[in-house]
Amino acid sequence: MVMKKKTISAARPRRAGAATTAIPESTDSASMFDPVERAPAYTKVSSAIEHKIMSRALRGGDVLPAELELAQQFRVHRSTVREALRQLESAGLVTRPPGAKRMIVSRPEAAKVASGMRHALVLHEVSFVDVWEAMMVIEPEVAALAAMRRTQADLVTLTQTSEAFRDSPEGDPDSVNIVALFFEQLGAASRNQVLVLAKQSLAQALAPSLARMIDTVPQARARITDAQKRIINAVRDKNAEEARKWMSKHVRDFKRGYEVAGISPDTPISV
Amino acid sequence: MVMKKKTISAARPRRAGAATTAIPESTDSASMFDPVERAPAYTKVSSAIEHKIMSRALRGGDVLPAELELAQQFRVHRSTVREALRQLESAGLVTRPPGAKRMIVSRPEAAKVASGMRHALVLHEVSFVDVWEAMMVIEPEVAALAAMRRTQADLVTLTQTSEAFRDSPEGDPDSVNIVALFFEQLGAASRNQVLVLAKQSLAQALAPSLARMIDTVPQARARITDAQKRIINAVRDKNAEEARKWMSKHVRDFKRGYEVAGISPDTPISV
DNA sequence: AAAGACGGACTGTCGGACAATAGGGCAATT
DNA sequence: AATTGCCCTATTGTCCGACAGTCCGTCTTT
Repeated sequence: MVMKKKTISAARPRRAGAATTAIPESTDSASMFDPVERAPAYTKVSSAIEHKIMSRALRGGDVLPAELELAQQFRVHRSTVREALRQLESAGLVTRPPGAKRMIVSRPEAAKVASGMRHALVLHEVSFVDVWEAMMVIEPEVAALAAMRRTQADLVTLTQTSEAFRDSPEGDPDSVNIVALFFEQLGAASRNQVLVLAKQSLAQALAPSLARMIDTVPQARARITDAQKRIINAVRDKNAEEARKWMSKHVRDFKRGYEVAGISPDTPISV
Repeated sequence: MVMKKKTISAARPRRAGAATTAIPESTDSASMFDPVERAPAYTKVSSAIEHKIMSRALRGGDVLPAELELAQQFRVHRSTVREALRQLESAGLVTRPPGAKRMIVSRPEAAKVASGMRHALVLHEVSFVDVWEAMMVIEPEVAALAAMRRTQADLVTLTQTSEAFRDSPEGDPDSVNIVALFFEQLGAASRNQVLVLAKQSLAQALAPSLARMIDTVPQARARITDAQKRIINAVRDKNAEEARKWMSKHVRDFKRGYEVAGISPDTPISV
């Protein structure tokens, strides 16, 4: 009754490895052989599926075959498929709509990507100035683009958001989110997905410390409201140069705020 | 002999769900209840570990406990832990050094994050102009920063890379990588992690089509070599303004190249 | 001391099992 | 007709248990 495994597993393709004990990095002695390619099955499965998705053979919205069927197709155990699916899931390539059974193919949303970037920034102990510097590079240009391409609808949502911020109560922990939303909407108005993605990461990374800053510096709220208003006006007038200028001031103001709040520019951004 | 599971599983904490049949998205009728929190165990496990990592309770380089031990601590089965680990693995938060047993905590590397972003860009069918536009925003500023902060060592590597490109044979499929490397090194010289991360994504996304462009447009190689040389000179002289200007020209040239190669600016970037 | 042999600790993968749920269909009820 | 109850199947979430492959440190052997 115990032999079931022995025989089968001997015939089954196991690992490809032949393991050079300890894998010395040295390639100094004439390298005759390439390092043997060794990847766990779950990785192979996940990259096979990933490929299908990236090459658009599987398109967003398609439902993935059931785990068992995948397992049969790949000739691996269901657990192995599941591990592969978990990878794809955390990469945002597949998703399960809440309360649904099957996985569907999905495109990684901006928020997803941004959170990956935020992880990286936090763990690399990137300092506040670095993020700020990146904002100084990106935001003014985004504002300029937004000024050129905005629609009437953009203008409306921007205005609403700005007013929501102005009217948000003093210690409201949601204020930061509104500020972030303003930036996000401005990004949307720029009609450039790429910049939106990049911006969002920065906003996410900055949010926690920004919250502290706003709560610490009394005049912060007023200054932000004012800057937003001027930016909106520039965007309304399709005045790119003006939008760029005010956004530049606005971002520069953030740094001033940090200084006033006594937060060192070298503070690593945190969770 | 079959009851072993029944009893145990009844005592074990199962899903928390109570499933509102079909989950209507409507929140229009006065929402009295919050949606019941329903997350699979593997998710809870992975976010528990993720938290420990993000809060730096587990720091980069630490070895994670063995799967079995984790399973015992979380009181779940090893398979469940494994699924959680796969998520963290593809997020780049944990890694297994080739040929090592235990997982170690790691910081997501730039390449990792960039590839996530590339997925997103490709799947959102972002067009070439969008990426190009983002480059137009970022690269010149990076060049300027690099000019201000470069060290002697940066200068050396940049020069080497540029020469490597100049000397790379006509149809060498590696040429693009060298171009990308030049950008990457310039990013490194800017001493800003954040921008490096953003740049790398763009470079990755652009690489495939750039390769085609270089191979199609005869004068491309010469123009790139020339631009690189001028940028290096500006960086050498710590002349930020000049570096910005030439990088701007350089990137603009890419677009011209695409036009000459007959690639439409609206082509979605691809794998 | 170098070269093996040995055993324990882990991972990769598998087979198998069972509970819970989604989704559909069908009948009973209102 | 709309609602509700009930059953059935496909599929996921989780677990148990097992074993081969591999890493690594220790103990022999030469």
